[in-house]
Amino acid sequence: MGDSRRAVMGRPREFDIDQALERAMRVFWARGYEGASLTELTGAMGITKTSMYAAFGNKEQLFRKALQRYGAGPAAYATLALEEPTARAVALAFLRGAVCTTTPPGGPSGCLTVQGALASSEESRAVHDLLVDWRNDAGVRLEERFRRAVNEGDLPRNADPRRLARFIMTMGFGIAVQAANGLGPAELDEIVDTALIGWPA
Amino acid sequence: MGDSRRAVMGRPREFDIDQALERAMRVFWARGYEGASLTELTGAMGITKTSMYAAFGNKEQLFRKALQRYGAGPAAYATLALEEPTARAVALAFLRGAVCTTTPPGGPSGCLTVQGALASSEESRAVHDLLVDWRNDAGVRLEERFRRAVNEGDLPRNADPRRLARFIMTMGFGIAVQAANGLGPAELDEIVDTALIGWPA
DNA sequence: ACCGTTCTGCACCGACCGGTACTGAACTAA
DNA sequence: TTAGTTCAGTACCGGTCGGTGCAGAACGGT
Repeated sequence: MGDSRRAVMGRPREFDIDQALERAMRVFWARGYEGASLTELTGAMGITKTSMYAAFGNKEQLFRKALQRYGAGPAAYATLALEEPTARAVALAFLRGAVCTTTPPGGPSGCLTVQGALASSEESRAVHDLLVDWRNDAGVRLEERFRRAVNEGDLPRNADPRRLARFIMTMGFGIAVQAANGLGPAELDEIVDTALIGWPA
Repeated sequence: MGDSRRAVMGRPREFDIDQALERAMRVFWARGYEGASLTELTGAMGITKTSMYAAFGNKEQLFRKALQRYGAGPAAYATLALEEPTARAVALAFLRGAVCTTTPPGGPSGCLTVQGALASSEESRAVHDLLVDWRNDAGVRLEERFRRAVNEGDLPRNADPRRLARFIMTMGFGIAVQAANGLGPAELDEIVDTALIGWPA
């Protein structure tokens, strides 16, 4: 599990599993979970359906792996931002990271966790719920960081960490939609600046 | 076209076309364009596929009609808000309206135009683009309203109407995602208040 | 009565969906 | 060499997708 070293026996895999997962992630990113067909996925991965099923299990598990990769890669800003010294710096780093990730020069616009399955048919409810949890978790971690900021005196005593976290998350989601709408990084950064004007001293 | 009076000849339609469209709209709202199958749509509408095709043309045209109805009904707040006397009142009415519409007591959470087709497969690009235009139009109208507010002295001379409009739209989109995430109207209203703290005097 | 028109319901279309059985090929261990 | 194991490619599965052909029912006009 997660061992990049190949098992010793049997015919060796002829494709790079990391690269295949990266490409699958980009297809899910652009198309969403249901919009990404196995044909398009395996086509982008450069492998056959059989190989995909042998390596990843099924479409849903492939998506889960792709989501993991997304969290560790393009969406790592959400975790890294928490390490900024002040609450304001955290908020700014979070939103600037969102802008950066949702407007990659050569990749799909928007956020995988938002486009993935905002609305979905009944069969893929599992994936829908997975993404709801993913997004809510990010909010909770932000809230905890802001609570720490209040305790440290970095935020005013009367500031509401949960409220602030939800506000920043809302802006992050909105940025993802605006990026999908075609706005570029410069315009989105302006929006971020506007949003933080009223940030508590 | 749009005549609610029935044509005089031929067998009369046995269902209420307005009610059928309303129900189709709710299915699209909950499932998105691609996630809503004809089976579920016609099931909710209480008619057969044949009747749907005779009355609306095809799935895409049904969606277009449903989107029209959405704009005139649940999303009318976006237009009504423009009539508020001050820019701040416009922004507040817009966001409160978004909260209200995305958290209806008996209906689907979120915003039809956001969940409809944020990400989509290639075949439904037309619908995707339609929704992008719809969302951008809303932003442009808001921008024009704020520009008027600057001219009227309601907003400071140095305020940037486009930037403010984009900020409000971003909040609106974010609210839609948060509603789909399970947040209720009370929590979303708090977020709106937080967002408007820094609103230019 | 009869015709033209419009709506309904059923059965059906080809295409594509996610997923798999099966045949070999490519490898290690003995 | 042989057996055991794992991967690749083809061809296929049942099911569902959006969409239709067709027969008949329900109407107005004549």
